[in-house]
Amino acid sequence: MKRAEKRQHLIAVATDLFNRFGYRAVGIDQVIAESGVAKTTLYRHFASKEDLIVAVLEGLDEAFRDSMRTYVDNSASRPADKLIATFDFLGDWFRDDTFYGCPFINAAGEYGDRTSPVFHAAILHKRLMVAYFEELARNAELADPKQIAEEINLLHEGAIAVAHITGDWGVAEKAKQAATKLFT
Amino acid sequence: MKRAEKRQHLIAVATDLFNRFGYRAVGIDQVIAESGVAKTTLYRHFASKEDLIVAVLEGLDEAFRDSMRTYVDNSASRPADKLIATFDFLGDWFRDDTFYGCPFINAAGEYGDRTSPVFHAAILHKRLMVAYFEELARNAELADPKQIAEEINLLHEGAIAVAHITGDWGVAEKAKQAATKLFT
DNA sequence: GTCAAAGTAGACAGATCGGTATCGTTTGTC
DNA sequence: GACAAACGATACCGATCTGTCTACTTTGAC
Repeated sequence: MKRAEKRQHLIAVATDLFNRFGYRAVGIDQVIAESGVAKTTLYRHFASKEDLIVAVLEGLDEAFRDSMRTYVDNSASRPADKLIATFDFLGDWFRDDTFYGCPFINAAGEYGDRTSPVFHAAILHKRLMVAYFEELARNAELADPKQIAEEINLLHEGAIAVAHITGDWGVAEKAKQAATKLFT
Repeated sequence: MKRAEKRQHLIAVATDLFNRFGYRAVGIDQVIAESGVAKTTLYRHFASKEDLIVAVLEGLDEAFRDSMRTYVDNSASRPADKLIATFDFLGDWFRDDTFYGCPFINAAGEYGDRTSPVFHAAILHKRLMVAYFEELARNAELADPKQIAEEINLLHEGAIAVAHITGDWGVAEKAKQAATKLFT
């Protein structure tokens, strides 16, 4: 395994553990035990645990937005439909057994200091999500794309929270219905 | 201070610390230092840290629902307006400097095991919130009060998450507008 | 005023935390 | 094939964690 692969492997293992059990609940020792890597190696790749968490969040942000984009592009062609298709992506995510709520919300809850790099990674992700919704609304040539993006985002965040707590994955479809009522 | 007051004091101090810094991040030693109580005393009132957390969440649940109820009753008389007034309550909450996101979402994020008493307290709170919304919708004699309650709840949860991450307290008003578009 | 219940103070246990140091071994690159 | 960089294994550091124990003092109810 090359250096870059080892780094990616560490991030993958840490991502799984952090999501399942929480960021503070999982220790560095657990991460290295699960990934079969020496502690020295981990600290050669990441300066600190916080650094590792930020890398995990950055990786999640990229992966999440990428896969949502390809999902949406493959399941709808008309711009207005793409906006609605984002809720189907949510439904798939909820039903995936790696869903333990939004990793960014959870991270922000644990590292409540708004100046922390962890919190900042969460802020950035959410901002990019709204920007994506706005891009879709703009392509659909809807009036006031900014407002629509924010309302879509509200329903997304609500659906994620409700799905996490109640375990009712069908909330994605309910949010989708609410969205259609708002924009069509 | 009588025994019951001491217990309430401990819960109040723990509530503040847990919300500000996170549940795992705050140690028992911090709670007793801040509350000026001996460790023995804390453990006479609560069997474990988890027990204390559950007591904190139960207290928050009751306080939150009570104050929302009185706020709503005082700021609107027509049943349909009460449903909308819940978003004004959210706005007040966001602007309060004790707002660090939803304590129940945060707790569920840290204690991800769905069988944990902590997670269960979060589930219960969210269920009671939806029940309250449904009661309001029923009083307003709206069609399908259950669905309306769920949609209101989606917007609430979304607004809480967005407010927490972005710090944009105005999201309460945006959620309110979206709600009026949905039901009027 | 008595007396049990509840409080204080703090040492202590055993585990775990994030992070560093040492040192011998493996690996990718030129 | 040489050589530096990376890795593995592990001991170790000081701090902190939840929770217990002992011994003494305060307090509230009758």
